[in-house]
Amino acid sequence: MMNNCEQCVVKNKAICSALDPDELIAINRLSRKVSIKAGQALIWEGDDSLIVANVVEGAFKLTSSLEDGREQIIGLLYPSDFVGRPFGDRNEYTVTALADSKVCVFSRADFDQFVREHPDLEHKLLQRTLTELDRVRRSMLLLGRKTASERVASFLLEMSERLADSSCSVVGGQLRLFALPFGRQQVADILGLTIETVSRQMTQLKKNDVIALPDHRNVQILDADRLQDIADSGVGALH
Amino acid sequence: MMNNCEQCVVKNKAICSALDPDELIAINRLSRKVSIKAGQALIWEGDDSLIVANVVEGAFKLTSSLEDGREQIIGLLYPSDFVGRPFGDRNEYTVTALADSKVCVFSRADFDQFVREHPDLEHKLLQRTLTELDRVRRSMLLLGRKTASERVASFLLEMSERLADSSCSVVGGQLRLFALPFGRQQVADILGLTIETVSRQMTQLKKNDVIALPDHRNVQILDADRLQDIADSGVGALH
DNA sequence: CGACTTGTTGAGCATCGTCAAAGTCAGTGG
DNA sequence: CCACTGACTTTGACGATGCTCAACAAGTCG
Repeated sequence: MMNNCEQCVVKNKAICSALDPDELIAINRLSRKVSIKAGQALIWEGDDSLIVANVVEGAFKLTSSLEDGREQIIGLLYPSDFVGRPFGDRNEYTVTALADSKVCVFSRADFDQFVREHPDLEHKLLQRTLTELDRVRRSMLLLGRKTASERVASFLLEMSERLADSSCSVVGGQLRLFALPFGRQQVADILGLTIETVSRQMTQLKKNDVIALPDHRNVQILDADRLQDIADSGVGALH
Repeated sequence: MMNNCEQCVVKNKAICSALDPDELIAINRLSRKVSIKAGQALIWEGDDSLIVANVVEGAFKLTSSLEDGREQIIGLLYPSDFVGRPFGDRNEYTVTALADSKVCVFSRADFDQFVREHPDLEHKLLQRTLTELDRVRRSMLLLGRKTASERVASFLLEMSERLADSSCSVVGGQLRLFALPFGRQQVADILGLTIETVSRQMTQLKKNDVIALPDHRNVQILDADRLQDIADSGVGALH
């Protein structure tokens, strides 16, 4: 199925924004729009890298697993994000849809060649990769050195910031009330904890009036400063 | 001090290998060779990104810390590796020399501009960044989900592979006997453990004849298969 | 030979994971 | 409208893993 970049909802945010109209027509010919159902995998850990894509709609998780089923979420992808491993022959992790999603798929060979011919596109890709590397490295500190309460507090702050970008009712770049786009199990897989530990930390934060939990999915930040203190070094300890 | 790329020991491995002689002369004008003593920092977490560099000699660690002193090693840099944050205004982590080192430094502004004018160089930089992203993501699984013995076993295998690249006496891409380039504290900071736990896991592996420890710095792998099993899922449990 | 740095070992304890049970909620069909 | 179902979450009891603190061993350098 042929794609139409002109009408694409992510044309201004995805790496394609580096291209002019002529180039868009050219890359258009290389792309296919594909729908993925929630829970379905787009790429499997260990497979050859045959495709890359842009996320158009929905959300994906990047995961890596151990043989006995332990799973770590290694990254999250939202509309306009880039998926896959260009310029390499192996996918190092699994990509799974968290919701019904649409992606704009390219064969990796086609894409690699097209990128090499369009330096502005390659530059966008480099910028994204550098930013992602910074983000991933920050989470290494969280996974390697933070306690459970520090992890949960950090996570809530990061979510409130990330969701603020795509919203309006913000206070200082943070949302005070927001809906988590994940269940507890996925939060646990992001933070390297168990579902029970995540749950206990959330109720702990609630008991201390740092947050409120209107229901399982929604979070309201009551004391952002305190939450920040807890995220950084666990000061302002809980009872 | 002016540099001379022609004589540079890493000219074939660093990103500069993308450049032809004319271009080398041009980038040469932008660079300074700087010596760094062991323990000295080249870049501080949180500082503005004013410089980038190539490692010419020695080794560096990338770290991120919490206020109370907990530290996580987020990456390691060896000769020919690239240091710093191009196309961004903030350094997200500290870079410290592990040994007396030499780097080839550029002002970030100069470097950014030069890269944009030389797509082959930008391509090399992208490839490096993508490879580093894969490596960092693999370590997220280790930090988030692996037990202490799995972490130590994974680490020993990775070191034996990495050191095999720069050596000769290899068996199937792995070194059987090698010298760790770090002390126990740094191993702990890489693995997100304490020094005591690392020490205990090493003696445990020794008692089970999986490895031998001629002295504190040297490691000999006696049973690579068993070590691999332990690294992956802790099967072949120890006593 | 001390003083110092680095690594090892041990005892006790806190944190977080495991296992099990009960509670909440949305959806379905009578 | 309500009872039933199944998925998800919370809570509790318990235990293991890994951390803290402390002592000791082994080098290393003056």
